[in-house]
Amino acid sequence: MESNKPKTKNRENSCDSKPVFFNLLNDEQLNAVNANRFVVNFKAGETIVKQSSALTHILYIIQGKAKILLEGSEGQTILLKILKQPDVIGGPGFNTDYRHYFTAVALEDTKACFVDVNLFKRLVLSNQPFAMNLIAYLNREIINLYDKLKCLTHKHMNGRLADTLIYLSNDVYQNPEFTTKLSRSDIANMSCMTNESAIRTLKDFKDNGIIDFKGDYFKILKRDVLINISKKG
Amino acid sequence: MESNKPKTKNRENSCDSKPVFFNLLNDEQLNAVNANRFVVNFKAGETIVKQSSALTHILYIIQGKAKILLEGSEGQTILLKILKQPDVIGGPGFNTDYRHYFTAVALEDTKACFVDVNLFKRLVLSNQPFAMNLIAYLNREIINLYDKLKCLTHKHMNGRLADTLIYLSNDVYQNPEFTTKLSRSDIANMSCMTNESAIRTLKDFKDNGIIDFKGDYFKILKRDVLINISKKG
DNA sequence: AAATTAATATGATATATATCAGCTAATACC
DNA sequence: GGTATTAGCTGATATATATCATATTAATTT
Repeated sequence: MESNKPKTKNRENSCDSKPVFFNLLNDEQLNAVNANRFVVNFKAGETIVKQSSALTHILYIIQGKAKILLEGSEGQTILLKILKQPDVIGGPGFNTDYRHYFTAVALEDTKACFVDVNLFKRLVLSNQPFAMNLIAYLNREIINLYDKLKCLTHKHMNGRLADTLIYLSNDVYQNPEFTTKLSRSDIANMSCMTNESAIRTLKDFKDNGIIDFKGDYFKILKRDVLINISKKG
Repeated sequence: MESNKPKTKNRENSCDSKPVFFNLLNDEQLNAVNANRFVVNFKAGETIVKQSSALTHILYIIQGKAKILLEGSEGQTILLKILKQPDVIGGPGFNTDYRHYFTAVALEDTKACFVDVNLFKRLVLSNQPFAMNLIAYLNREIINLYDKLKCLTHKHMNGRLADTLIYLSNDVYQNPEFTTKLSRSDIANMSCMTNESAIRTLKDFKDNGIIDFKGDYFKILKRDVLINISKKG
């Protein structure tokens, strides 16, 4: 596998959830992975894995970014998170019914490495630290979902959009200013509100000098105010 | 450990998430658990574990029921689920920061068996099926949380309350009629709405002949209608 | 049994947010 | 290069749900 430096994650109330599985393999196991793995290039907008389809491989992102979408039965979608190197696209189908429980779409041109899920399972069974690391990773996922549940049920639009902006700036782009391929409607889906509401709330933040944006360029001007809005709901 | 028959779970879009860890132990491991474990009796309303406190034991419910609550910073609570034998009260603090990420409160008089978390960790490390089972369990938890997220963000009050009633009848009491120690405000917290809204929506269902209730007694009259309300949102 | 408290219920009102409609700017296509 | 199409934006309106106030009933306590 490619290099795999764990990154620090500053998001409020959530601990670092980067998976470092592949760091824990011994030479033999690493060779098995390298013999088995293959790399696929996705263009921006292409679907990497589709919800409900069979989970046959665990993916490791080498380059680019992927949107993780929860699709509802009526066409609604929640944009759960954005993954990038060294994140793993696996999902809760592993070791259950081996189906994908989310759709992953390339946000930009993205390179991902496919590892057969049966090999991955063998690694879990044969390598205790690998298994323990996976358990820790799943638990951190659960913690993040608890936070997301609280956020969505207890916070109003301002708070939810503030959370999204903080997440993008802190975790995804790691910069107070960033140019993104996310559309307004992606930002709305991340914050669980309509398109129009997201646009209106963004404009409101801009009018109040909290952020600036033009097209796909965004800049966090008053991070502390944004954090405060997030806290107040 | 006590007997541990897996139960079938009929809930929409969610697979059986009963943990069957302790079935997978060999004699030696079972002896270690039995030598280490101790049983505590909780009266209805007593706190079993408190959010943010140290996770020192994994609990196995022998008798009774426990409400699992996510507490927000501003006093808001989400009632996530209700656990009963043979459910395990562990939580995502295991193998991460060893803190509790929810509060568990005895809904009725409840008996739980405490297993030291270090012993539990040793079991995970020394017993592959046990570890794989834990991973499957965590993934099912994640699947349930995905469903919960979709439910809360895409469904209106009718749909959310219908989900709660179906859950209580199918999973918790396994009977179309039941007497519960859950208050109206518990039901509201399960459905993520205010007290008043829960009461109003319950009355609405009653007026339409979908359910009947009086005090703490509930009866599902038209399960199919309820399921339809849940689907429509 | 009376008195206090808490839980449940109901109505009136406020508010957050979605929906609908129209409009502008940017991008894709012929 | 001009037209078509999509994404972004704005305003008016509708609706779901929370909030507040106030009964009513049930559960405790005295």
